[in-house]
Amino acid sequence: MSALRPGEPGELPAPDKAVYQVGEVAERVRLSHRTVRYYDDQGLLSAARSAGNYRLYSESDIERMLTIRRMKPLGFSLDEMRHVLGVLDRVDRESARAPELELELRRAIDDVRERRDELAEKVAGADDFLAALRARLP
DNA sequence: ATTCTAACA
DNA sequence: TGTTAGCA
Repeated sequence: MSALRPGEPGELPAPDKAVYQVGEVAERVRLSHRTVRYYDDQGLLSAARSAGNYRLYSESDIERMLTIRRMKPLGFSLDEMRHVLGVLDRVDRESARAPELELELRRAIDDVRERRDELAEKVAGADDFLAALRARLP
């Protein structure tokens, strides 16, 4: 839509070229543009910049944003997200063969599972509450 | 038209 | 997180 999007007309899909502006990314990952910029400023992503200083995101940046979006409802702080993303980066590059890396990955898995269980507890509590409210219906 | 930074009735 | 202002 933007006439200013760099390289829009006819540039072949280089696998991981940064071509998406913040608005398009926000739409695709369903976060506000404000939130995308905020995560960017906090160093959770490494967006490129256009000549006009516009943020430019690649396909892998979008995947990263989606990972962040998954951690968000689990209550990860930005620091915790940064850490997990770092672990995933290393795993994706050198695999989890190194023992300390494997340990980090296992810790992340345990962390997410614990948060998942806490959410499940809340859902169970909500179900109980719903039942109590419905019991008051005439 | 879209994004940028900075700041807060 | 939203929103606004003043630019580029």
